Amino acid sequence: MNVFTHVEARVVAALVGLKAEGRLPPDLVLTGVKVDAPSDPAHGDLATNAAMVLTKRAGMKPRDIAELLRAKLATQPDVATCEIAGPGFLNITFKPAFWHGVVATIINEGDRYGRSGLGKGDRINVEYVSANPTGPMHVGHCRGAVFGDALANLLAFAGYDVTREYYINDAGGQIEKLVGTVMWRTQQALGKACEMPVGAYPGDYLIPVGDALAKAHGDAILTMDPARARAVIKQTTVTAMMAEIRADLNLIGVRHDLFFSEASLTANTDQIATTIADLRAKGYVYEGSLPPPKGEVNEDWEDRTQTLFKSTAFGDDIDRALQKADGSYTYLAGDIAYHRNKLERGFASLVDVWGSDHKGYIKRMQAAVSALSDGKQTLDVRVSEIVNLLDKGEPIKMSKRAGNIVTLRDVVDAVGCDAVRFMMCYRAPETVLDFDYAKVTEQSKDNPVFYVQMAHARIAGVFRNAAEVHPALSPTSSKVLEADLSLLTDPGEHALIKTLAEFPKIVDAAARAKEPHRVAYYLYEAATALHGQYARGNDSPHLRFIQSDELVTAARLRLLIAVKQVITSGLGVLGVQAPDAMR
RNA sequence: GCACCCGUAGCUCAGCUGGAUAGAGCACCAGACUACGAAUCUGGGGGUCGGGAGUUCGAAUCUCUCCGGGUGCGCCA
Repeated sequence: MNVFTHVEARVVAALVGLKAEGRLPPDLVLTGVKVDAPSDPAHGDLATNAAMVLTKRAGMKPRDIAELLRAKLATQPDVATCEIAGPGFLNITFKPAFWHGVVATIINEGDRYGRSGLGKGDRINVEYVSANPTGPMHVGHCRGAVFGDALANLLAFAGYDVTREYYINDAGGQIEKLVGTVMWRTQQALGKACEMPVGAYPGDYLIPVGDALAKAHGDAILTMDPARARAVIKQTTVTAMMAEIRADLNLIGVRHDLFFSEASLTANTDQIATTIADLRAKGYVYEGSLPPPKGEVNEDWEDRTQTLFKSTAFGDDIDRALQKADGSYTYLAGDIAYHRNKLERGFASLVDVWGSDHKGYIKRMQAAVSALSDGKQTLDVRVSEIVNLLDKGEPIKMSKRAGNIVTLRDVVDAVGCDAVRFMMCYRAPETVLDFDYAKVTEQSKDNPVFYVQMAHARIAGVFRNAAEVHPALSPTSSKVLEADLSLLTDPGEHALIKTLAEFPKIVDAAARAKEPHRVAYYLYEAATALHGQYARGNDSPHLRFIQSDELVTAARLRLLIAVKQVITSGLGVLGVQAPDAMR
C-alpha cells in the first residue's frame, strides 16, 4: 500500500461527493490532483493541491474549493487536523494511529511492500551490457551492466514482467579480427614462428584459447580448408569469450535471461533480408546515395549508391545505410532485425541500455522500431556515461595501447561487489561518474554504501542486544510482531515512519522515470533517519530502542522490523547485500 | 554546420510527469562519547538553480532563445 495514492483516492472521493451534492460543477474533471509530503513539517503530514488545480475548471476561488474539501476531510476519523494554507494548499495531519498503521502494513506486506501494479504484468524487454565478445569486460562496461541490471530489478519490482537480454555481436569485422588473432595464437602454440597480424587483439587472454585449439586439433587446423578453420576458431573463441564475460558479470551479480546471437540472425533463415523486405514493403527502403556532411570538408568523399533506410521519416538527421556498397549488411541492418525479432516476441515495450558513445545511434534505432511497428511500439534508450576511475582523487591512468586496461575484475577485487553496484547506481546514468577506490572502501558516512548497509547492520545489532535484556522479544515473536504501536509517540519515530511511507512512492517514480538512482538516494535518506533516531538515544536514554519496559521495547522493535524491511527491499532493487553485521 | 547530453552552495551531486522558505555529502565553524558500537549525531554560515524571454495562480522543473562544457556525426561495431 502507498499512503500517497491512498490519500489521493480519498481526496478524489471527497471531490466526487461534493459534485454529487451539487457543491462543485457536476462535469468537473478531477485530473492533476496530487498528494505530497510538504517539505516543512509545520504544513502537516500530507498536503493536496486539489483546490488550486481545480480553480480554473470549476470557475471558483481556490480557497472556496479548499474550504469545501476541508469540511469533508476534517471529519474523517483518522484525520487530526485539516488546514487551508498558502495559495490554497490543504494540509492534512493524521492521528498517530494512521501512521502506526503504516508500520503494521509494512510488516504484513513484507517483501511485497513497495511493489506496485504500475507495470500491470506487461512484458518488457531490457537489453543491457551487449559487450563485444572480444575480451574480458573492462570498467567501462561495468556501469551500463549494473545500471541495466538495477533497472530490470526496479521494473520487476514495479510490476513488469521483465526479460533481461544480452545481444552478442558475434558477426562482423571485429570478430574476423579476433579470429585472426586466435589463429596466430594457435600457430604460436604449435611452435610456428609468425608475426602478430595487423590490428590484432594484443592481450594475453587469447593465449589459452590458442593453446586449447592447438591441443584439440594439432597441425590439422593449419592444413584444413581455411574457411572451415576460421569457423572452428570462431566458434571456440566466441564460446570462450562469452564464458569469460559471464564470469565477469557474475562477479557483480548481473544476470540475463537470454543471450541473443547476432550471427543467429542469418544462420538458418536470413532475418535481416526479411526485415529489409518488410521495411521496403512499408516504403521505408530505397536505393540511393547520401549527401556529404555539412560543415566539414572531406577530401575522400565519394558518392556511393547503397540500400538506405528512410529514418528521416521519423526525425533522424539523414537516412541510414542498411547495406554496404558491396552488398553486405551494415551493423544497423542486423540490429534492426534483432529489434524486429524482439517485437515479434510480443513485448509491450523495449528498453536498451547503451554506452554514451552510441548516443548518435539512438534516433535511427527508434526510427526503425517505429517503422517496423507502424508507430505502435517505441524503443526507450538509456545511455550510461563514462566512469572516471580515481584513487584518493588522482586519476588512474588507462591506455589501451599500453595494455593496462582496468578490468571489471580489477575493480571488484579492489572494492567489492556491493560498493561497485551501489556507487554505479548512486548517480543519474547520463552524468559522468567519478569512482574513487579510496572513497568507496572507506568505512564512514562519506561512503553511502557503508552508511546504508550500516543502518541495516545496526538494526540487526539492536536485536542481538535486545535478546539479552528481553529474551522473549525475538524479531519473530508475537510480542514484537503484535506490539502496541501506540507506544510510539516520539517525533523522531514519527519522522522515521513517514520516511518509510515514502518508499512505494519513490519506487513508483523511479520506475516511471527508469531511474534506479532515486532508490539509492532514498536509501541514504532512510539510513539517515534511522541513524538519527538511534543517536538521539545517546543524549536522551528514554529514546533508546531498548528500554527496561518490555512493551515499549517491543513497539520500537516492531518499528525497526519495518525499517529493516524497507532497507532490505531497496538494496535488493540495487542488487546490494543487506548485511547483519559490518566486518 | 547538425544532433544528443550536461550546466543547481567553494567541491561532488540530488530535486525535473510545476507547488509553499531550493536539499544532501564533503570542506569550514561550534558542540555531543562511564554508548542499544561516536563506524555516529546536533547546530551554524554559504545559492542571480548558466543568461534572457514566454506559458502559469505558481517555474530549478514546461516552451523558445542565447552562452559555456562534453560526446557523436556517409559502408566501423
